[in-house]
Amino acid sequence: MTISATASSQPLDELCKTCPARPLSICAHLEGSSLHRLAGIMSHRDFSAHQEIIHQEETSNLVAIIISGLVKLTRLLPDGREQIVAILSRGHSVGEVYEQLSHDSVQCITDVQLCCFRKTEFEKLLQSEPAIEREFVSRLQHDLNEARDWMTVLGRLTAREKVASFLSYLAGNKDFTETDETTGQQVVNVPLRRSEIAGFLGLTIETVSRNITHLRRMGIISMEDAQRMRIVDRRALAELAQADSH
Amino acid sequence: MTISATASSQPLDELCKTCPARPLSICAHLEGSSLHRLAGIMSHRDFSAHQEIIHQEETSNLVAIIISGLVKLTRLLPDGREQIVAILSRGHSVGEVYEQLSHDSVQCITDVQLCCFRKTEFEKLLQSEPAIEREFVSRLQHDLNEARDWMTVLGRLTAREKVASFLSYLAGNKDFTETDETTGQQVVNVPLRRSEIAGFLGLTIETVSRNITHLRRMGIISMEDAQRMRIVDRRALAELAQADSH
DNA sequence: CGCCTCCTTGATGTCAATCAAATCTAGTGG
DNA sequence: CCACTAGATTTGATTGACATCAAGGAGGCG
Repeated sequence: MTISATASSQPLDELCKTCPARPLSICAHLEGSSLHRLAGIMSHRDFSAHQEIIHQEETSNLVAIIISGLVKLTRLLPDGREQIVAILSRGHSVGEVYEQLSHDSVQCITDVQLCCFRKTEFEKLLQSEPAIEREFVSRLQHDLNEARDWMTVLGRLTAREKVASFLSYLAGNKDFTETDETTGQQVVNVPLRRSEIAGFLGLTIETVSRNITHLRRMGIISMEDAQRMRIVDRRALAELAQADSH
Repeated sequence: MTISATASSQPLDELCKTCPARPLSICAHLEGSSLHRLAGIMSHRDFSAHQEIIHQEETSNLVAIIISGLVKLTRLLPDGREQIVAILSRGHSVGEVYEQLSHDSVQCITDVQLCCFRKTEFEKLLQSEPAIEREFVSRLQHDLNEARDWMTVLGRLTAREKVASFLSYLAGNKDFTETDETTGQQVVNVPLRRSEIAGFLGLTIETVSRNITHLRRMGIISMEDAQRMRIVDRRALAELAQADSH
């Protein structure tokens, strides 16, 4: 693990009580002595965009919750091909419990702030705090379902449908969207590069770009700039995305 | 949930103690009163090949452990396209805890015997038996990693590499392999149809068939019959599969 | 201004899907 | 036992979607 980060050692329950990620995290419903205990073993750390938090196949003692920013999990094949297997945002946790080696590398897409735990202490916490433990299982289950959703996208959708699915997915997360008051349309702020979108969708940069253009020409989206896309026809987008659940 | 199954109500600890799936299951290290409690709330059920256990998007009260046989989890898109997102064998569990609706349909590939629990009882069990709970989290983590492995296969490998990966995966599970004593070669017993292999690898039947033929012509495998493949060149297969971990 | 990185667009090639048909297999009934 | 059938697998011909190769534009920064 290679880290150059700022450690702010202010072990105050206040940090937790005002934490912007708390309502979305496993600690959401924690109170009193349990919260105090949690606050006692966590520490905040800052990372900058494109920094690597954990390297694939290396041992890691870190479990963390994302307070702010975006993180990607990538798998590198022996010959250099790469697949992004998850994109994690505020409230999600990072690091594999009960595992020594990391199966993927964990990298920052944007600047990131983490709430960090030592893996062994986090595991002890799970054992002794049923509320956290239950929440953690529930989230693992959710992540597993999401991974399988993306398996379906990767295995069965066309390039255009993949891109539509990805936009639809971002549009469903309030961290990425603003609503235009005059038109009621959503504007999605895409914090990923084209190469990262391609890496996630199992495509090339060019194919992603071309299909964004297609969606634009079809009148489904319009672009404020390369990173900001206005969703003009939400229904058509959802249909292309083969989305039932979002 | 549509079930026509045999319920054998013999709530003896003996059933657990002699269970062929136990060494591979979350109950492996359970003893005494804990095992007795488990035995008290489980019941065995038999299903036949191609029977559906749980239907996608329907509510299910079932959590179960596979005692014998093979089960597939599939996701059906609104327009009928289908992706198999997991293949589960002896010792694996089926059914989503802390979720009402099933995200996928659960179907039998072969005849299957299950050790069944009512979801609510299973959840109570998790809460009160730390050993099971920990084992369950560990397995969820593992399944999540496996799903992400397959995301990488689906997103980045060619058809030939996908087929090689799949064979390599089966070869790594003793439930599917016999070893030819005279040559030391593994013979993989593929219990899936071509359509199921295709459904798992994001390919068509024809492409799967063609690439099995390719592997045969390359001298990497040879076929006893359509379901039984002899691995002639293990190293070449692993290389094609881009396998690091198996 | 010039360089660099990212994104877009165009031309061409390749791999896998599709369409179509033959072969193989297991099961059924005469 | 063999003819017949239905389903599964293999093989062939063609099409089409995405990758690859290549060039051009747009924004940011020294």
